[in-house]
This record gives sequence, C-alpha cells and structure tokens, in this order.
Amino acid sequence: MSEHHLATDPTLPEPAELNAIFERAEMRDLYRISYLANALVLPVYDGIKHDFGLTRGEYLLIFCLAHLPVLTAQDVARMSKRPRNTISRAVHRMLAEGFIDRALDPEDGRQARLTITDKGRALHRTVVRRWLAREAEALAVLDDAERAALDRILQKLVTHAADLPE
Amino acid sequence: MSEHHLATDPTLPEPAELNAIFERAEMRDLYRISYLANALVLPVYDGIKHDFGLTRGEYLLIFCLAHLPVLTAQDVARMSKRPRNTISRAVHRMLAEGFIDRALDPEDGRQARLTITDKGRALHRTVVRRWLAREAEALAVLDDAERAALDRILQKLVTHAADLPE
DNA sequence: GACATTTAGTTCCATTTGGAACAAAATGGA
DNA sequence: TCCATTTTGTTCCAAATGGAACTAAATGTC
Repeated sequence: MSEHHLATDPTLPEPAELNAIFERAEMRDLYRISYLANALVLPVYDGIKHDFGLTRGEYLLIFCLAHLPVLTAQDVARMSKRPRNTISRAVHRMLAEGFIDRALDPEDGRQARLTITDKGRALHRTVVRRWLAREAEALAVLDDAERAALDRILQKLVTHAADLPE
Repeated sequence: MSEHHLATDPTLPEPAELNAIFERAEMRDLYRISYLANALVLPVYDGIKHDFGLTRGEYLLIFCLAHLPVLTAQDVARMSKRPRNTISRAVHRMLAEGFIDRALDPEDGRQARLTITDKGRALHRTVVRRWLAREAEALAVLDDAERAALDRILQKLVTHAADLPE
C-alpha cells in the first residue's frame, strides 16, 4: 500500500470520508443547517425554475401570498429576509405572469397591497407536491419521536431567529 | 375599528403576524431549515465578504481544507454540493491570496491536490469565532436536552441528505 | 405650516452565479 | 493497441443578485 508516496502524502480522502467535516466543523449545527438548505432545498428551486420559469425570489413571493391573504412587498422582504429590490422585481414579473394582483393602497400612497390570483394558487398547489415529496425523502431517516422533536425545535429556532439582528 | 374599509379588506398583517407562515407552510421543516440558513448563515457570509473580501464559495473552500488535509476541487464540489466551476474560480483566487496551495498530482494528471496554508488557517481561526458567536445566539433559546436532540437529528439528516439524488 | 426624517418601492450597476461546452488525462473494453 | 467513455478542471456567457442611490409619500418636530 505504501511505497514512496512521500511526495504526495497524505492521501486523498475516499468519498465517504468527506462527510467527516460534519463532525469536525466547529459550528456543527449552523454548518449542517446550511448544508441541508443547499442539499435539500436548492434542487427543488432548480426544478421550479426549470419547469415553471420562476426564480427563487419569485416563487417565494407566491408562497408567501399563498399563506397570508394580503401583503406589501416590504412584508415579503421581511418574511423572507431578502433585499427589497429583489422582491420588487419579482412582483412585476409575477404580475406580468398573472400569478398575483396588485392594488395601490388608498390609505397610504407609498405601498401596494399584493394578493395571489387563482392561477397563482394553482401553481402553488402543484409546486407544494414537490416540496412535500422532497421533505418526505429527507425525513425518511427519522422516527416519529425525532420528527416531533425536530418540528418543535425548529419552530423555536425560527421564531427566535426572526428577532435576531442583521 | 371597521368603518367602510371594504375596498381594502382584509387588513394588512402586523409584523408579528408574518411569522404565521412558519406554521402554515405545507413543508414545515424544509421551509424552516431554508429560513434558518438565510437568517442565520447569510449574515455571517456578508460579514466575511465585507471584512476579508471572500465570497461564500471562497470561504467554503478554505473551510473544507481546514478540516481535511488534502482535497481536490472535485472533492470540495461534492462536499459543498456546488458546481465545479464555482470551486475552480475560488481555487484560483485563494491561490492568489496565499490562503491555499496547489500541487499537480503526479499520479493523475487531471487533478490537483489542494492544501491550506498557515495564512489560510489563521483566517479560518478568526472567522470561526464569528460562526460560533452566531450559533450561540441562535441556540440560546434551546435547553441542553434540546441542543443534544438537535445535534443528533441534524447529523442523521445530513448524512442521509448526502446520499440523496440531485 | 415648513422642514427634517422615515418608509415603500424602484432603478442602476457591478458582482456573483451556474449551466453548457470544452480540453486534457485516465479508464475500460474489443 | 485503438477507440469510446468517464472524470477533472476550465472558460464562456447569460442570468440572478444585492448594495447604493433615488423618487414619492407619510410622519414627526419645531
């Protein structure tokens, strides 16, 4: 096995050894959460873009409006922690596609009230199936107790994170 | 409270009500994981870019090399589930900055063996403090048992996710 | 009521991003 | 040995991204 590889030692890791980083990372949980978002969530967004032509920000806008009846662009920016200009662009493209409606607020000339259309809701229903399928794949390794624990803990983290600075 | 707002009903949500989406989202866990990655992780990357001029992909490269002694660019792409061209660019910029070294593999002319330099390791040590601080803030709402549970569950999810398609 | 400050939304611009096509090296058959 | 296939890494290009500066409307202060 070892015959004068000194110049190139240590050896390159086997594919399976690459997972060692999950245990060695100093910020274990943050690193894993970030990895999971990449590995689980981004492929779904890729599929959404491929099949429906929506970017991440555009779909997020529809998703928010599918769960809260009226929102301003600012609301969406706050909910998704994304810059306002991204949302602004998404609003105009989703308007053009007929997925959302927009009504100037008669009581505050600055803001506009955004709502989802039937077409937008139909899109949402279709896409949600993909999310649920992906989630089921991902959570397949967990038993019921673990799922319940994860659910409870994530909810705590998420409401706390919403209050953190930056 | 209600005096002829019919044209603009229903009312816009209060800021606190925006969190309702965490409970209404069909793919609760996936949505929360994605949100946490945005809310917790991206601000740290912003700080890294601001203070050290490294993009997310560039820092990830250094981070991987800080935990595994030798890697190819392909290894890093697989570990981080990012496209190879992104890593390729990061390699050359981090070489120019002196954070990593690169040695052509004498046994396989296609690949190059990447290692971290002392300068890279010093950067890593500095940046890790930010990650740990952010993680501590985020996990402050959890008790010890919850942290242990989260740790165990995330490890399960992460190793499973590494095997999922896409 | 005039004026500074805040807030919602948009536009501009430079950077980042990733898919696709590519060259070079290695591998696997026949 | 020869040729098809796979693998590593790179370049090209079009799209997405986000910071900063801006307009317009609302709010707060004197």
